Amino acid sequence: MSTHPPQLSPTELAAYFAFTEVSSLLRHAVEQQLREVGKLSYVQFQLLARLGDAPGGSQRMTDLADGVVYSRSGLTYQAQSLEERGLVTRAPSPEDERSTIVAITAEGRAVLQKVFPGHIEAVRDLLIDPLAEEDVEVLARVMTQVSEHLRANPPRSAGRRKPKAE
Amino acid sequence: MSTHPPQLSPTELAAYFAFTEVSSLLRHAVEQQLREVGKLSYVQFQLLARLGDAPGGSQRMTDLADGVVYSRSGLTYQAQSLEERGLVTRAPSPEDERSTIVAITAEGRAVLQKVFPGHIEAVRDLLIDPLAEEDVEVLARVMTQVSEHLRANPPRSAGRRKPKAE
DNA sequence: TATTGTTATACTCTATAACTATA
DNA sequence: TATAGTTATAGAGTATAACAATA
Repeated sequence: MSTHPPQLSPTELAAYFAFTEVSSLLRHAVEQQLREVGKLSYVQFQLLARLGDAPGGSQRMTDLADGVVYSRSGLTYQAQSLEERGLVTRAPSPEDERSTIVAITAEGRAVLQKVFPGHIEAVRDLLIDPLAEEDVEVLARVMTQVSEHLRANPPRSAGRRKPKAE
Repeated sequence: MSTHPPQLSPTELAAYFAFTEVSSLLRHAVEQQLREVGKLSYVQFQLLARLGDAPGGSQRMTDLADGVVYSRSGLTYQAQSLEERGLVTRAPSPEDERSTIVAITAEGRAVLQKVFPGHIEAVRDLLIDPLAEEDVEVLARVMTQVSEHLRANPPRSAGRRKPKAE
């Protein structure tokens, strides 16, 4: 089905290896910082940050899940955990009683604020500062291009509800 | 301690967001492929691949851990699991009886071979193909620069043995 | 005493399938 | 019947601390 060579060229390999190395170190450092400063997992941070940006500070579960979590029960688990800590609330949507609206609380926003500086510092230290200014622009352009391609051609079954098999 | 602005510029933010989005989708896709085709977690794949490249197909536990796993017990866990499946062997080093030498077996290499084509295809589809040829080169250059910086300034305590506190 | 690795344990996270309730 | 979400459950992975053995 593929018309491509089955191997990666040295340059392609270099791009892949360096990319994964950086992403895994960055991810680990960020997770550590979030855990230490805000007792948040990376997923929880993403959910909170998303709610913080959302109009009204709230979103439906399904919309919230998008791209952050790959199973519905996984989202329920995290949302419950955040709710128990008082960082979000959950309530049935008035418009569609099947839906649950998740909303960030004042404490939730406080935790976000507490966590942001160190988060930004980690990203800066590990990803931004090593690069010349032009290269940050280049990185932004290149990564955006890839991410747009991924949005346009979503990899098979990333978070979709199970297609009815059999 | 930091002389940097506490915020990220729009370009820097764009670079960070796109980078994490791509890395998380790529990681997820790759993990799925490895699991389906070879019943390997990403960490297990990395360990096997490393052994496959190592001279003699073997390495000491400590050297093997480097950058792949962030705790010693985590490596023991994975090595045990690979050993139970017959993909690696473990034996004490003749040179230093404290050390354990991990070696990839023929079955281990077979699993690697089985998994490679789909792995490469995923990387190609999701990371390489969306980019023009020059941009792959650019990505390789930029990511290599970051990764070299990270090697030179290792983030506090990534995998090192706990510094004696107290 | 320092280093290498394992074990015991506890915890977090994830995914699948079955289930409830609403549209 | 399809959709939104939860629950039950089980499994995989991770980290910390205590431990044994070797240098």
